[in-house]
Formats: sequence, structure tokens, C-alpha cells
Amino acid sequence: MYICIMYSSELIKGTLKTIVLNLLKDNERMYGYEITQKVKDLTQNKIQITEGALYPTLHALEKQGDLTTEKEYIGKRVRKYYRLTDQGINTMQDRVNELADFMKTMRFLLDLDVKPGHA
Amino acid sequence: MYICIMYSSELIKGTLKTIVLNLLKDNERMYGYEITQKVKDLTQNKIQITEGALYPTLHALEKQGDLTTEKEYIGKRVRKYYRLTDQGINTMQDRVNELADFMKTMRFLLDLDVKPGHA
DNA sequence: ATTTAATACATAAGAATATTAGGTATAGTC
DNA sequence: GACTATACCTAATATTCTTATGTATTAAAT
Repeated sequence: MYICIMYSSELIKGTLKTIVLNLLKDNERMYGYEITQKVKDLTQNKIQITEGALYPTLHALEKQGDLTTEKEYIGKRVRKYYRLTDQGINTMQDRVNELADFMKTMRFLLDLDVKPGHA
Repeated sequence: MYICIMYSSELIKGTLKTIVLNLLKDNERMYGYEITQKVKDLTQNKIQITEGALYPTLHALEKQGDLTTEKEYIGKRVRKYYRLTDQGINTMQDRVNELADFMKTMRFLLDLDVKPGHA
């Protein structure tokens, strides 16, 4: 039985945008810190997004038009909520489909269980 | 239905070593160019390993003791065969298990189908 | 016969994306 | 009053890829 505390960093590379976009599909709006905690909870600590990775990613997604932001104050503390744009919904769907397809291919390549889809 | 020519490069990041190690599990020995072709064939061109990525990876795996090499001449053309060491077999198993676990987690995170394993 | 494509190795400059470390500040808990 | 959690951010560094380039042999096409 394979036990894993946390995935090696290389694996997570390239999936961060997809994770963020997909979370926002289900949650309408979220702020950065909330995203890190949600991912940590949902994955039993196996995926821990660092803030140094998350914030630049959020800013990039906003810049390219996939997310919009709203600032809100909780007392004196600021929160920056992110929300999917219409374009962002498309991007999210593309990314999720691609990742799902990729994982199917990888499972085939590693003899894990499935047949790959035929294009 | 989702159609995909080739995966975006970010996705493949972090899985190259695992792919190489796993191929060598099934093939005993392979040379670099052969690996690129095998992966291309097995994935219907969806994963195309570039030589600029592969050769440094092979050199790194050799340096860290997971692979050994034998040179062979086909006419005047050289081929460098790679083979798993005992250590490489362990590394391979760890990597494959980790990737399988990671993909399970990702499928859960993206609401695709499965429940994640419980550590 | 000569050009092109395939085989086969390799390195180097640059881009993308993460880690690590650091910074600021508020709010709650011991 | 100190520590932890919340909440944002950036910069230096590391890793790992792409793209471009280089060398050379062999096979196929024109």
C-alpha cells in the first residue's frame, strides 16, 4: 500500500491553473487564501499550494481575462475575491478536458488500467 | 467530444522522468531516439518528447544512479542504450505510485469520477 | 547524383512556473 | 504579551521545459 504525505513539486507543475479555474466553477467566487485552504482540505494535505505560486497565477489569469476581482473588507483586513468570466469558463472547460484526456493517456502509458481515447 | 492534437507543454512537465523509467521497466534497454518514437506511437502523437528535454533527463537519471548505459555501433552510427539499475527500479516504482495517486486525487478534485485514497 | 527525410547523438539560450524567503498587516488565542 | 492564523504581495533562485542549433550517418525520393 502506497502512503504519501505530499506530492513532489514537479507533479503539481502545470496543473495549478486548472485546479484554480475548476474550483471557481463550483464556488462562484473565492479569495486566494481560501483557495489554498480548500485544496489542502480536499486533498488531505497532499496538495499544498504555496502563496508564492498562487498569487502570480491569479494575477496572470486576471490579466488574460479569465478572472475578475472584487475587493472586500472584513473589518480592516482586505480580501480579494476572484470570479470566472465567460472567457474563463471556456478556458476552464478546455483545461479540464485536456487534463482528463492527458491523465487517461498517462494511465494507459503506465499500464495502470484504461485504454486511451481515440482521436 | 473532446479532440486533442497534442497536450500543452505544461502538462507534461514533471512526468517525463516517470514516463522514461516506466518504459524501461517493460523494455529492459532502450536508446533515446527509440524512447521518443515509442512514446509518440503509444500516445497517438499526443505526447511528443523533444530531444532537448529527453537527453538532459537521461543524463540526470544516469548521474543519480537510476540508469546505466552501453554504447553500441550500428554501422558507423552510435546508439546509447539505457537500462534500469536496481536503484532505478525502486525509483521507478515510487514515481509510478506517486503519479497514480496524484492522478486519483486530481480526478477527485476535478469532480471527474473517483474517490481519493485515504492515507 | 543530389537533395531531403529519418536516424541518432548533444548542448545552449530563453521561457514558464514553481520554491523559498522575505515583507506587511490584522485578528484571534493562550 | 506572544504566538498562530488570516490575508495580501514580491523577488531571488531553481527546475524543467521549448526552441534553436550543431554534428554526423543512412535511407529514400527526384
